[in-house]
Amino acid sequence: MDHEPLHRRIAGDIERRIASGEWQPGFRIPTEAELMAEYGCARMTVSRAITDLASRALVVRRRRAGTVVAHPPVHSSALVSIPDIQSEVEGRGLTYSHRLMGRIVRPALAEEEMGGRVIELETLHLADDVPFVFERRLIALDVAPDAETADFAAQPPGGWLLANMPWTEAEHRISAVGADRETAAGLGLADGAPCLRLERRTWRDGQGVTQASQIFPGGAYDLVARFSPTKG
Amino acid sequence: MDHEPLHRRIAGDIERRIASGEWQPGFRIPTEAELMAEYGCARMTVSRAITDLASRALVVRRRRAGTVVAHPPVHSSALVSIPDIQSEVEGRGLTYSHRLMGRIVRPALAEEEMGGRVIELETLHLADDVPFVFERRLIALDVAPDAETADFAAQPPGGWLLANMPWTEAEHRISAVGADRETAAGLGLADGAPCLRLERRTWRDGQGVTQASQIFPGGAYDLVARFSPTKG
DNA sequence: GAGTGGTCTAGACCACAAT
DNA sequence: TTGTGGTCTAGACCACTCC
Repeated sequence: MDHEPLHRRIAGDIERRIASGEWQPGFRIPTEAELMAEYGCARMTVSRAITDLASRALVVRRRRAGTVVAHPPVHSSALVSIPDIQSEVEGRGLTYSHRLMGRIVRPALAEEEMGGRVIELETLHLADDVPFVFERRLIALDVAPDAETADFAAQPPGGWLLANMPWTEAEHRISAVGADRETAAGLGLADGAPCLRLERRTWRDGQGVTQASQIFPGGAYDLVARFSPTKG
Repeated sequence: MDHEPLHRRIAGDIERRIASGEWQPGFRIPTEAELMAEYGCARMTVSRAITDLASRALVVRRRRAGTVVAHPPVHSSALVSIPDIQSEVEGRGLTYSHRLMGRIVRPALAEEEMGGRVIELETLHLADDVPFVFERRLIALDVAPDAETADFAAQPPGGWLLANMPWTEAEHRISAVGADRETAAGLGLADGAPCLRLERRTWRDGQGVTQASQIFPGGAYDLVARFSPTKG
């Protein structure tokens, strides 16, 4: 039953000793030559295992000095799953629908950094006809001129952009806000009810494509991050 | 000036064609044999380049079917910086302090999955003496018996755990809540004010070590995620 | 100078999946 | 069946950096 590649076994062995605390941060792990001898394999195989660990920042390699166990990150980071609303709703076995609540075309403000003209859209996303997310979105018409004639009542802006304007960079901000009047009305909440706000900006080759602010009722949604150093 | 390794150059060339849109999602990129010929190098060099792209989920490799450009992350994920409070405060040039507001030792509830006994701590974190975060935390005494005698008035529980109980797995949940009475009092907010709640659970070798619920005033904090597929 | 990792070669055999 | 990636070998030379 030994189908595990040798380089994974080597990486796993080292990882386990780090996770168990046997090899503390700063500890110098065996050299590649020593590991070759220990496992009876070629140097590339050892090197591949250590390259994998280094790419996950578990170890730091330095010529001449050898490879040492990395110090744990002060600001630890974690992989957070940022949901695509439609997939999320359908993944829960519910029916997705949406309503376009507002649409205007206007000059972009300088601080928006979206070029000359933008289209501003307000969309309500529903799960089984229950309001779920209220979204305000800007799309830069300089970058995505087709957005001006796209039918966002038929296809939600997020889906349209995914199909027509793949991004190369994105930034997400997550914060808590009280629902403003319009949002509260759309989502059927009391004014000021706690909501999770997910702001997303994307760029394509350095040019701003879109900015979206998505508001979830606080009780309705969780963002989950799971991080395991042993699994990358 | 050409000190760039060949495998990076190959990976970079492919990456650029993906980022530019020249190679769309689903496009089958040249086989390893074709890339060997194109770059006049050994197969391992090509393979290393593609392995790197695959590890960043830019492409998907399948035997026989070849390597294709990955579909954009529908459930895109992003590296979110999960703050260590003390570092965060000090990083802003402010003075960090904390107050232990509550401490009890009690049997764990079954649904807490924390073994037999836990210590429950309430800590207020301050920046320049202004309340910043209210934290409720459980620590499993089966796993971390020393926590029962540790002086959490001197060292905040997060720092103590970092030094004494490195974790191997962690899960974060982010949600929005209205401040309850105790939290509102601690943070100097109105009852029900929108707050960002960061819940963190960690495990060590499969055993629950700690659970923390950290409440930030909604206006005081943002979690920022920046993601660039071209930079990993 | 010498020890360490960084890269690369020119093969080889195997595993898997599409046909 | 066969084309593709997955892994591995046994070397080689180079680059960096600590001594």
